[in-house]
Amino acid sequence: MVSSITERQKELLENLYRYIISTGYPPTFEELREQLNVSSNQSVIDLLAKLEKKKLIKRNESQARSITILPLGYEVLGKPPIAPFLGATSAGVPLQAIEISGEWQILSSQVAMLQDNVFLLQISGDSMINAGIDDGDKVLVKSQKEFVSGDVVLAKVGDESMVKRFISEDKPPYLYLKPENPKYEIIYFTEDVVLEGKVISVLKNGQWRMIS
Amino acid sequence: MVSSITERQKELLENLYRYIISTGYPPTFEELREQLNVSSNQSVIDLLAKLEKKKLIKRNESQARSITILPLGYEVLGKPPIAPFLGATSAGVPLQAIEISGEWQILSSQVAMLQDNVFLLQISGDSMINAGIDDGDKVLVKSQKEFVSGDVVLAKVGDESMVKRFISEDKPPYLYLKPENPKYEIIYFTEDVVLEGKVISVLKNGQWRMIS
DNA sequence: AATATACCCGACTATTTAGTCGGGGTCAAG
DNA sequence: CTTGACCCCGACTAAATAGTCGGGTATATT
Repeated sequence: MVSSITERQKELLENLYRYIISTGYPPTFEELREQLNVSSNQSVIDLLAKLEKKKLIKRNESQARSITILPLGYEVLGKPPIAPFLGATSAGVPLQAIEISGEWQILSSQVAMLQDNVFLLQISGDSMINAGIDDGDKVLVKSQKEFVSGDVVLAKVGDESMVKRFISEDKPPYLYLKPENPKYEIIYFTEDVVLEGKVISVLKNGQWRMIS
Repeated sequence: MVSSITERQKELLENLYRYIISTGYPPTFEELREQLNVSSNQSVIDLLAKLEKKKLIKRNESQARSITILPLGYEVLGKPPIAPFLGATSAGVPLQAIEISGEWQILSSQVAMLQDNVFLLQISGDSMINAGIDDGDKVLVKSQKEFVSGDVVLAKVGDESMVKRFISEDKPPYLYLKPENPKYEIIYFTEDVVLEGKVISVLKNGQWRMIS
């Protein structure tokens, strides 16, 4: 049962979410005050108190920038609770303590949206082995519109999706996609080539590595 | 190329990471000072300055709790950059602006570790339909050891992994797993049953919903 | 011997940030 | 027409937090 929430309270919650997602840490009352376009920080405090009473957020008294969004808050927003969620686990007294054991069973899954613009997918093929991205690795892809030469990108060429290195030069052929494996060929830009996003990070053997 | 980092600097970085992951927001200098067991906050400032020079973290001057870990920092830690990463994108001037278009191509992927104890997997079967978890949905599972009655859990029964509701009562049969679909049967606890983790959230139609 | 680097100390100040007080206006429900 | 919920105002105080200053020690390098 999702608790009722007023328009204004939802506005505040959405502003809070946006701030955290875009900066990596929560805002001050003052910053929220500006975004809500009110002139007193007391107004913000009042609204926050209501969200807290409804268990959508949690504050730590007299600590700067310590507002966190609780699971219920993410539910109202319809957003994944991944980022700050781990910190915001609402306390629950365990009735029972049970040992867990064994290895994780690998189940099948498809590409998944993790945040607004971030996707997780699995690499198939060996066209990027020289960049340390191998068949079966998982990569984190961020959907974006601007790219720099050298970015590893997820590209759609016709109907096919692929991961290549994007190169932009000031002489012909100007723009092309370079596989990091000599056995594959360069793909030049035509109207069939669209860049979907940038590969941010690779998961291999349980370790994440950044893509420069 | 991972920049060289001293033991002490790595200690600081690890403390920073732990704090952010467990609270949802960055620590103050004072809190880091305590964790590093030094008596002057200047010591912390010095170390932070070095991490910042090496582009492992980023600070915002004169803002409380505004330290974020940069991609390079996550690489040194070997941790996924999911949570605070989106906020900590290091600036990069775009050489080229290219429109992206089209829908996301669905590629195949397997279960993936997102954080230390958080996994993403896809549900197969209809045993939880009454709990709003359907075949093909993706769920976020947190590996943990303590559960409360009513939790939706990922359980391993013999060789098989399944998602059920965990029930603990003070009268026989005490402990059992209850499918949220009357067409399946209750599973009583034996030594073959181990609980792997708790289902935190479900992804359905691009929207995340919390599991109570 | 001189220089640099990494790490640290303690007292202090400046600024940011949370919190308090005592109100007001509107709107819908009883 | 009173009550309560919701949202808001402005001036203020208290506390948390970042930042500054002027040092020190040890270790390795030139």
